[in-house]
Amino acid sequence: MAYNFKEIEEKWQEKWYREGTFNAKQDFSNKKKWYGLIEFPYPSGQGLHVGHPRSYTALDIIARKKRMEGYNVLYPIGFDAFGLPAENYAIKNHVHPKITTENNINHFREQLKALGFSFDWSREVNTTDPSYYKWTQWIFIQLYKKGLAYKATMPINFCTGCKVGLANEEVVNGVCERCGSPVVQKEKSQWMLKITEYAQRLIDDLEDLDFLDKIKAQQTNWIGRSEGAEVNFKLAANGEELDSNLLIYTTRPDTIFGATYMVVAPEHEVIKKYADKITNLEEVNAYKERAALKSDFERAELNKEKTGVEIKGIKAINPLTNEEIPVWISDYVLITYGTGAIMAVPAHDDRDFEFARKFNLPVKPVIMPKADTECGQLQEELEAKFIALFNDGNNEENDPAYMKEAFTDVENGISVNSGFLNGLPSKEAIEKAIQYIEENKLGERKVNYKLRDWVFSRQRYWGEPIPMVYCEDCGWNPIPESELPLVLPDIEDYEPGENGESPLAKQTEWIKTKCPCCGKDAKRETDTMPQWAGSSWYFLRYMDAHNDEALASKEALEYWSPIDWYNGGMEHTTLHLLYSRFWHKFLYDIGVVPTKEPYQKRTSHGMILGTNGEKMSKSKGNVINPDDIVNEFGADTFRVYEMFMGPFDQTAPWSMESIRGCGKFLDRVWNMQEILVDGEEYSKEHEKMMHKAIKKVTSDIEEMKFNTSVAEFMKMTNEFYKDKVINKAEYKTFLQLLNPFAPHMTEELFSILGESKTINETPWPTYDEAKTIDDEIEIPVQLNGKVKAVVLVAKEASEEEVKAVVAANESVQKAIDGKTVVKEIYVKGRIYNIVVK
RNA sequence: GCAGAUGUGGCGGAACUGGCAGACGCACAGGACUUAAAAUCCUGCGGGACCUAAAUCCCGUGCCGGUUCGAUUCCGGCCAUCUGCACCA
Repeated sequence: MAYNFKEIEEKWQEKWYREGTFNAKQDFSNKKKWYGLIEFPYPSGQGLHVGHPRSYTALDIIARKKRMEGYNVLYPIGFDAFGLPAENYAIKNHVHPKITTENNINHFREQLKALGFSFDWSREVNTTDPSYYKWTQWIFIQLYKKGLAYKATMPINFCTGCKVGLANEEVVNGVCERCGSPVVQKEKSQWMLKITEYAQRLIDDLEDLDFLDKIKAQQTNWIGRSEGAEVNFKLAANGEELDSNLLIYTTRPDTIFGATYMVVAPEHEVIKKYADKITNLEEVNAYKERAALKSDFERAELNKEKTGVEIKGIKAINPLTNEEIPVWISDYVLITYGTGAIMAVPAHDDRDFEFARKFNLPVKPVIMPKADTECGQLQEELEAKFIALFNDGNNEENDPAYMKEAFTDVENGISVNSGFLNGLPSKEAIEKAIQYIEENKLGERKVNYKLRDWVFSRQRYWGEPIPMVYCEDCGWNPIPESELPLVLPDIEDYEPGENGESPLAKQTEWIKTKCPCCGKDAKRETDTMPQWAGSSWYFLRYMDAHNDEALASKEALEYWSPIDWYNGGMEHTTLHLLYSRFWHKFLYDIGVVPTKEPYQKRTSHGMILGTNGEKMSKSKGNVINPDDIVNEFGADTFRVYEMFMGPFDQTAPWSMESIRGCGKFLDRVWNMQEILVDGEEYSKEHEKMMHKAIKKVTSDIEEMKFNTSVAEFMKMTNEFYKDKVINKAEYKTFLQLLNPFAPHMTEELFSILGESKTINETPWPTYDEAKTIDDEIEIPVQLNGKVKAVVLVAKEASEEEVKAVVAANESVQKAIDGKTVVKEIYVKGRIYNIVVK
């Protein structure tokens, strides 16, 4: 018989949320605290996605278990409600984003409650609430005061049709998603945050954190530390030295003798500066314009054919060889990385090599591979041959010295044709080259990061206003903190302003203000903050959600920091996770928070795909609505299924058949009442199974192996049915273990059993290690690695005893009959392998 | 392109630290119950060889090769798929 999930689930949810059963204790008691965090949702119009509950259920299970283990648990929820979709909806339908957002949040809240999550709803936050974003703005002002927020001219995507700035997402194949007009890069003055100042600490401090290795690796790679040197190349025109140098960055200063040309990014200042010296300025400028149409992403695509133009009239001088070499402009060099200029060493860099071949530039090898001594090659011999072959830097394909590809191996290279570097292995040559460069004042050692500063301005309405004022006399200044929050004005026209301005630029009354310094007329900043802003510190607000004196009290911050466990999507690893770590470190530096890192542990969940194995999307028509699932199967089945569907950290396709199976399992759990007998202790025949199960489920939950926990529950259920009996003690333990997964039904059954306490008030079951160990174990017997028999031995049996049992085994005797036993291997308690000939 | 993952039956997946490959579930097939269906319960279920059954044997964890008594697991080289790439969140 199927149980009435609808009635039961509503009953318990009503009780939990009315009584605040799962609200964290306020008293900062001596109880151990545990703070679990999930990424708060963006309340989209489509409602909850089935992907949300995967993460929420996982941490809900852990939170419920932690409560039973005696922790004071904080498991909060809120809404990250600023963002583009609400604004686009407003433009289309003329509904204020505030209204859409409120409606969507109400819908989300109901959906989340219907799933029975043990969230502390008393601490709900909403990033669009002025009492919340007051502190987002406050943090921005502190960043500004410490010189970490600055204005810079950065390119934005600009639609030539709509005349507005676009998000990267709104640019599809180089054209505007809405009108199809070409999108170009347009320069605009924007607020930037100096995350690069924290690059090294963001790498170093990862070490002590319990993040998944792949998350650490992704963050480290994103920050992209590289060591090398900045080197000045002198410039000359018509044989005369120019007054300024071309500064380049290289990670391979040991290859400097092989630099045969230079490349500058299209935006590089040298073009403007020496425009009068450039003899093909028109051609160069035309190239610049073409490059402006491409995004960095398109430019960096290596499979695209390289393009470029030589800047004629200007030459660079290699500081080590004093040779004059040409200067090119090409978009494979990015203005945003390093110095925006490189020395090209085609013989030892794949990109330079490709470029040199295309434009027929000389390739001059200065590194040769280490001799393969195992093959008896002599280094001197190889070197002599190599120098003879490559000395001329020849470029003819029929020349025996013609290189087919760049040699880039830094581990196995030796410098040649490189003056004082000759004979040194690459690593040593790099060091020596840097030394030489520094001693001769040609440049300096330099560490570079791929990480770029954070573009913090958005030309949008639905975001936190940036609390800055511009005065003709005093420049930019923050508004006084006493005036926070700077409330986003109510407007009716959400269309972007002229030339990609924010919609706020049209609010002439709101813009007008007084300069906080001199009191003269001044103008407000009209750009707003990115959505990342509100989500960069929300976890702090949960600790003390209603404080209007500070973002949270010192006491609360001390008690709850750091977050013990943060689960979220892999897609947030490089942006949100890095941004929030950066803000947290800043807040630590100014004494606001007590820990230098916000999250002690970070895990990630896999995505849920549609039944066809593709990403769920409206256009593909494969979206599963959680409401339908809850209505048809109930929240408990939904939760159990999402935990059972596959390994938690991997993507998994949805299956309607499989969820039915989970519903069947819960029915069987419910119907175990029919085979229930009295019993204060586990029965003899089930004792071992109970202890083993407690052990397995306890460790599985900590390791997020929820799928095998559910399998364990199913196995137990099968066992009880097979024996046609379960006693009360066994049922109680079973329900306690299953409670975090299926909280409603297990609570109901617990009360049916006549328990006065609810499960969440009972302690987590414990096990006795001794009772989990089998007295007799099965040992597979292999013949040359293939199983031929299984023997049963006592768990403490010695090798001799096992050997005797194996030798006596009929199948084994048959298998080795007529063969010679070469060797016998016994791994205690695991395997017995006989090697025969 | 760069970065991070993944690859095991018809399907989702399991397998401790290198030790019985396929736990658990779904689907499917057969049976019981039923006037019937649904639900429920029981049994079988990687592929192949032998007429059938039992028994036995062979093959099998993306592909090729290596280390090992023994490899889904370790090493080298490929192939395929997925995710992110800085203004989607």
